[in-house]
Amino acid sequence: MDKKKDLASKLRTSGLRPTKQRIKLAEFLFNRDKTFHFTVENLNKAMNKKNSDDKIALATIYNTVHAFKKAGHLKEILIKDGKNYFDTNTSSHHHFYDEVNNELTDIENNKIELKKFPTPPKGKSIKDVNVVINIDNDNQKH
Amino acid sequence: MDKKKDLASKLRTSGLRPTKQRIKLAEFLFNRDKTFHFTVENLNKAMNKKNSDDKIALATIYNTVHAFKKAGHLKEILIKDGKNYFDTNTSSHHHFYDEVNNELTDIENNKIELKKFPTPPKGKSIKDVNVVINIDNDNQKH
DNA sequence: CTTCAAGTTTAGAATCATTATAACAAATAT
DNA sequence: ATATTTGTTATAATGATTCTAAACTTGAAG
Repeated sequence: MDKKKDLASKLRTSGLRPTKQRIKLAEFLFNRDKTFHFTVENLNKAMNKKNSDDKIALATIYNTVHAFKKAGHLKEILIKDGKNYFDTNTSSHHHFYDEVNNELTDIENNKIELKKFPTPPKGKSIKDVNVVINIDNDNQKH
Repeated sequence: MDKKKDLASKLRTSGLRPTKQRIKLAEFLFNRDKTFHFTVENLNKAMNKKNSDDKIALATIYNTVHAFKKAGHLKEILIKDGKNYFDTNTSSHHHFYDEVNNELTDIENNKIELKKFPTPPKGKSIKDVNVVINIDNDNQKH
């Protein structure tokens, strides 16, 4: 199977030993068509379903997610409610956040353009711009 | 002192009984020139310094901050690192986030304008747009 | 192939932030 | 005033994340 080899070298190039756990997680996260949003809790549930053998320890999931993030394979997204989402789409982009269903959707970078732009404080430069558009069901009272 | 009376009625109009604790917190938070950004931890430290009498229980600080938020006197801001900031500026506005010093700065709403705008998914409408500009020291390597 | 050092995984303990509990106190309405 | 409601408090409980130290893998070197 080539996919596994590819993942192994992807890991190796990032300075991560391709262990069973990392490969399993990488397969789950990166062998997809669409980008994928998840929380550690989600991921843990998905990987450790009832009767699956070779469960992965929660600590390992945390470690691995952080390692993947550090290596640039995942992006961290901070939304309301202190929920920590990760996104397999690491390119610069923005998000809809559906507060009703707690769901994130990507917005491609070119769908949003800033017309005006503030100057950053002295000695500082812009690293990254993050837009979150909070959405609600229609006919919702606020 | 008029200020205290004002605060008391501000609280009352929000459906909040003006208790000692709420008034003390409101004084600290709202009797300021500039807008103020804080975390619950910050606020707790500030209110419960070493030898001050009448300390306020941590639970009360949480309760009060949430009550103030519900009443529209505080805005919650979610930034990197799972840090929960609150902002005494409740008008719609955006933020610089200085990752080096963990500091938030307001950006007035009119300093940022979106040129392009994605259409929200069917059945959904935009509630709120949130821009966070992450800043870094100049000459930082990424 | 074995061996070994360095890097990983693991279960469980520890920590941190936040929320729940339930007894007590203060604030309003009658 | 007194009763009823609401708020405060210390402490316990929860939930998410990180730490720890022991056991296990991996890749490199003989």
